[in-house]
Amino acid sequence: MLSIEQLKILFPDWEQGLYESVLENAELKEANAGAVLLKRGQNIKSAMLVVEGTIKLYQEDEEGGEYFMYHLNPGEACAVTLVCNYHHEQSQVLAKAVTDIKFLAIPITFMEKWLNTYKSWHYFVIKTYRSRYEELLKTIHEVAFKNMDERLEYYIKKQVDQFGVTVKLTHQDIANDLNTSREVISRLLKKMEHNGWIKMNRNAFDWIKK
Amino acid sequence: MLSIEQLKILFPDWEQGLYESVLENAELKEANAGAVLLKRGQNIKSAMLVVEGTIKLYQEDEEGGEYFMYHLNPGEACAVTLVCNYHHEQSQVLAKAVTDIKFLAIPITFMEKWLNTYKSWHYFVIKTYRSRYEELLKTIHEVAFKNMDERLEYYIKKQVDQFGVTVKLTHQDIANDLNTSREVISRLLKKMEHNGWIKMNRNAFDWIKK
DNA sequence: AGGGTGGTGTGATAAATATCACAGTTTAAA
DNA sequence: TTTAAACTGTGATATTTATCACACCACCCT
Repeated sequence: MLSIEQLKILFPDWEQGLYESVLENAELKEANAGAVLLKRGQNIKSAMLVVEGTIKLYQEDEEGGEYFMYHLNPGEACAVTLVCNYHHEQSQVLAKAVTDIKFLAIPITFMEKWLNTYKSWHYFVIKTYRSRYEELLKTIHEVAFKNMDERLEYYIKKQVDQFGVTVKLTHQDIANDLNTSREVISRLLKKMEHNGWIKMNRNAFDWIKK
Repeated sequence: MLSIEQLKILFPDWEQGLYESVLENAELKEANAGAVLLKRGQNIKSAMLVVEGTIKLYQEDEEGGEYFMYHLNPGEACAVTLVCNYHHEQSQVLAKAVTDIKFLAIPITFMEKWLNTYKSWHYFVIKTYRSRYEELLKTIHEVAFKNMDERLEYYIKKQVDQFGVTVKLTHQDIANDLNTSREVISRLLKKMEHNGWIKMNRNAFDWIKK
């Protein structure tokens, strides 16, 4: 398990009692890069707080399509799993580990309790929803208004923000995340290379622009 | 101003003190159908709680495009205006009155105060974010995975849920809300009519399917 | 070294959507 | 009643994206 000191670094604004309650009731879990942590329609039995590594959140189609929405990093929580009412606890999203990860799994029975007990938990939940809400707005902005070339650029920038200028993804990976086909991505990347925005390698490329 | 009794009907789960604080500090405002209540980039100076009528929330493009996301009805609040931290209070959305409306405008200075004072306000904020978050997920699902014909059907169903089977919108209205062109909507509606899903009139049509 | 696999490049074509042009039709206003 | 404005229908065409087909190349495996 984690120490209180580690928790305090990850979640600096919590109350003392909340740290203790987390240590007491949460389970520290691990998963390997690539693992699916949550699927569309799956029942949510615990909240997920990221401790180590990065998670990618997707909107998932009935027919297997995926659309990447945002990353979750240490100190952040998966908004959908922070259910406050036990009724409709079906996941609307797909969550995948990008790297090897560690996360705290907190049984949802504590959600209601903590909302009543810890102000800092309340704030944490609100902050989480608010920031994820904003990410979703950005995603809608992209997908509702932009063509694939601009969406690809936006996607790469998010990737670069997370992992640096060397993007270690195949064209197929990117195509899956943007719900399009590899050929489209290949051609657009080629165009970016011609424009001097990227330098391509096998299985990866470097973002140069700006 | 409203009476406490009216407030209790609209927001049944609040604490007594919250009702009083709202009556004391909120301003009851009105707007006509079609009025723009909030624009992209606009500074948010007050939270909006719907009292009467219906508001439509849009994602707005820099170049004037719009994409309809969801309706707000009496008893509901605009999530984006429930800012808890005063820093980045720029609106990401466009809000329009669909009907004549009344709403409570609450200066954002009270947000922080009420979060500290009223548990029911805390719950209200979380509930608001949660339900809007889910609406956004549905919107992403439509726009990322569906073709225009399915998106149009989904759009009409939302309209029908709000205002009944007679849809009083021009093709241009719908095209604006779905960020496409009137011709596309006209042709798709024609197809729906052939399929017996709708019965078309001028400036309106009836939803028949199912 | 040879062969398989996965990643990439690219033409050809199809499908979905956007855009332009214009005609017809209903409604509202003069 | 005439006229203008708004709404609708529809062809033609352009653009964007999806799909199919296949060639090539780098790397790993034995």
